[in-house]
This record gives sequence, C-alpha cells and structure tokens, in this order.
Amino acid sequence: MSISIPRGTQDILPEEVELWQQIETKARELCRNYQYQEIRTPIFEHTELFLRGVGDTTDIVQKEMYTFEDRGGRSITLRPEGTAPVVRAFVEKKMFGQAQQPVKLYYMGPMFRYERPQAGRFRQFVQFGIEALGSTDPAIDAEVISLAMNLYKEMGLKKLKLIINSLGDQESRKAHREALVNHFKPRIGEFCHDCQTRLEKNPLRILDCKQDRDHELMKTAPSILDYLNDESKAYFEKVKQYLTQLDIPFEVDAKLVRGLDYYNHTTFEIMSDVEGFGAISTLCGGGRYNGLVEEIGGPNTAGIGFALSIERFIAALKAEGIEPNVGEGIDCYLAAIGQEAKDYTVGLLQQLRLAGFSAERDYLDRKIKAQFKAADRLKAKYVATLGEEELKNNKISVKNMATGEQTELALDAFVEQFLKLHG
RNA sequence: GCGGCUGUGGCGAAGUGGUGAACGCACCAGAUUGUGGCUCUGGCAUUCGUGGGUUCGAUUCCCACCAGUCGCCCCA
Repeated sequence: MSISIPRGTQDILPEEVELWQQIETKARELCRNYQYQEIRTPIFEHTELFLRGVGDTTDIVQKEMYTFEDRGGRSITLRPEGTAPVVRAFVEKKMFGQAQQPVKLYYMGPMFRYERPQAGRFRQFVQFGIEALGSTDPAIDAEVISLAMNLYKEMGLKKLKLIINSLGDQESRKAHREALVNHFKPRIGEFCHDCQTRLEKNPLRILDCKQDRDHELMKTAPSILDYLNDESKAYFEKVKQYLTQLDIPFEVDAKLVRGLDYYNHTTFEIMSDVEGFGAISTLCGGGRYNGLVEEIGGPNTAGIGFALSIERFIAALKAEGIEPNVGEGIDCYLAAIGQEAKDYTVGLLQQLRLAGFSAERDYLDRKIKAQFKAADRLKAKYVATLGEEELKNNKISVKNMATGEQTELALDAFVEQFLKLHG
C-alpha cells in the first residue's frame, strides 16, 4: 500500500454511484416541481463569511473548519455548510432585486468539516439543501419541510421522525435568554465546562448539552415555547397547521436548538427511526434565519432552508433494506475470432453505439469461450459472433442469450437488421 | 480532542513462538482445438499494517506509530 485516501473521505465506486444518481435525480425532479432553482457556489470562501454567517460560538467555526492561507495571504475556508455561501451570492448578485420573488434556490455538493470520522460522519460529505429567501409566510416553512420529507418518502424511506420547534423572533429569544441566564447562573458551577462558557455566549445551547441533561435545573429550565410572544406563537401555530394539512406527522421538541447561531422561529430535524441505525440519526436539519441576509450585508430579508446529507440518506436506505434498481444489461456483445474479425468489430461496435445500442467487445485477446463468459457477466441480451466463416460469407451470427436461439444476419446490413431483431 | 475494538492474498476468513501460512468466494487455464450461466481438474500470499524490542527463532509476545471502525463532544 502506498498512498491512501485521506481520513474521513471516501471513494464512491461505480456500483455505489447508481444509488447516488437516483437520489440526485429525484432531488432535482422534486426541486423542479417545487420551483427551486439550482445555484452553484464555490467550494471555498473567505473565512470571514463563515465567522459571520455561521456564528463564531459554534463548533463548526471553533474547531471544524478547513482554513488555510492562500498564496496571496488571504484566509480561505473550504465551505462547512451551504447556507452562508448561498446568502453571500444572493447579496452579492443582488438577487433580492430580481423579478421572481421569493428567491427559491437549491444546491448539491461537497462540504468539509475537520472532525473525527465515525458512522454517518465524514470530513468531506455531500449536502443537498434548499433556501427560500424573501418570504415570511409560514406556508413556505411547511413547503420547505415537505420537500425534504417527500424526497425521503419517494426514495422509499418509511421510518422517519420529524421534530420541530420554534425559537421565536428576536424579542422572544431575548426574553427567553434572560430567563435562562437567571435560571442557570446561581448554580452554573455544577455544570460542565462547555456549559459555563455557553451561559454567556449562547445559553440556549445549554439545553442541548448531553452531559448535563440529567441535572435538575435542566428539567425545570424555562421552555422557549413559554416565552414566545403572540406573533411568534401565531406563526408557529400556522406552521403546525399547514404540516397537519399536508399529512406530515411531527413532534414538537422545545429542546431542539440546532447548532448554528443564525436560526430563529421554525427549526426542524428529520431523523431516521430505524432500529440499529448508527448513533447519528439526524438525516436533515434546517430552520428559519430571518437575520442572516442582513448580517451578510444585504437588505433585511427573511430566509428558511434545510440541508441533508446524501451519505446519511444512503445509510438510511440501506438500514431500511432498500436496494437501488439494478442496471440493465448491455444490448450487444461483439465476439470475434481471429485478427481479421477483431479488426472488423472496431467499426461495427461504433455503428451499434451510434445507433443507440450499448455495446462492448473483448480487449484482452480472450478466447471465444471467455468472450461469452464476459458477455454473460455484462448481462448482454445478444452476442454477435464474427469469425472466418462469417467474414467469408458476409454473415454474422447473433445469439439471443436468454433463449439460446442463434440466427445469422447479413454482415453489411448488421445494424439495420439487429435493430429489427432487438425490437 | 478523548475512549473501545480491529489490521493475514482482489474479497471474506482460520491459525501457531520453530522446516513449506488452512479454507471459502472471486479470478485465470484446461476438460469442451468457434459459443455463457452447471460440473470436474489445476493455478493463484518469498508473506501475515509500519517501525522497533524480547528471543536461538516471531505472523504469533511487548512497545510505539499509522490506518480502519465504532462511540463521546458536536453535527449533515
């Protein structure tokens, strides 16, 4: 073994690519129906974008970014998530001014986070995500959630769990934040080191702490849902109403906070509910981020979106025993005996392919028997054999591999006659 | 960043401190000198992750490192 693949990355081999493409195709199709358009942003951005966009108290920024200095001395970061880059493009290309509003975008591509790999976690992974910018209608929250749910369902996943929460607007968050600080401050010494830091920076995330989850103050902690002002409460109710209307079951979890700083109002997560799935069961996460566009330097614009990982999608499909459709066999394998015949197949092969058939031949100078074996492995529907006899008589033998039937076609009209035979 | 487990041919997998490292699958060849899927026969690891140590001797014992894997933190 010489050089190996970098830690946390993976080669997706042809066999596996089949499933990837099925998911990608389904996602694009769904986006078309929902009227989300693809946007492609660079794989790296100025580090500053993520510091501002993702939030400098987050784990992503604090310990997971692939950051380096380029030759011009600029600090560059491989994108750890897709929302900040999309918002950057939205602001920079002034999409807030385009005729079609709200602006509904989707992206699909690799993201990078420097983490210790484990089941369902990679250093390079592929996210599919959508963003709807410029609307505060709760119906679009439901639309975003439903797109993700429908993608999973259409690929065959059954065991899904949707969890939603509302963090409320600025005013509600502020009131809740104060209540949290007052609640934890007197006894913060009993909490883990991280929580002590969180108290000042982002007390909301204390609720998310797994280490101190059993502490009595956790159970009595003020719930965000009790601090939503009337407007926020009404908004959340409307989102839930639409989800119900769409027959999408959900669970409300007031502790669902999400790791990124920019969220407000609706947050949600879709988890796999399959027995024996890895420790990481979150398939998709998202939420509303009404202040983010302004933070990045654009006009006050509402936004909501989600991101899901294709790797975890595939893991969930496998956990539920869903197999990709196996590829069809090839139409014709050209077997040849003797150099003259082998030379002749070069042209025939091209004719077949240009006529729309999938066709293959032997390139390892194998014997006829081995060529048939290869054809069988390719699940060839027909094998056309060309030898001295055929060449002499301007014929080519064509065998139907399923029935074993063999017929002869005119060599100089092979493709036309094969077209009829193949149907 | 921390912890558990693992590291033998293309893949799966047994094994022992001491001449030649089971077996299965896959692959290749032949039986069948121009025809696949079945069967039979034969072939296929100067070598047991890397480096060091213990020993007369190590794939097997010890240490370090590396890699994989699962979990913690956190996330997609």
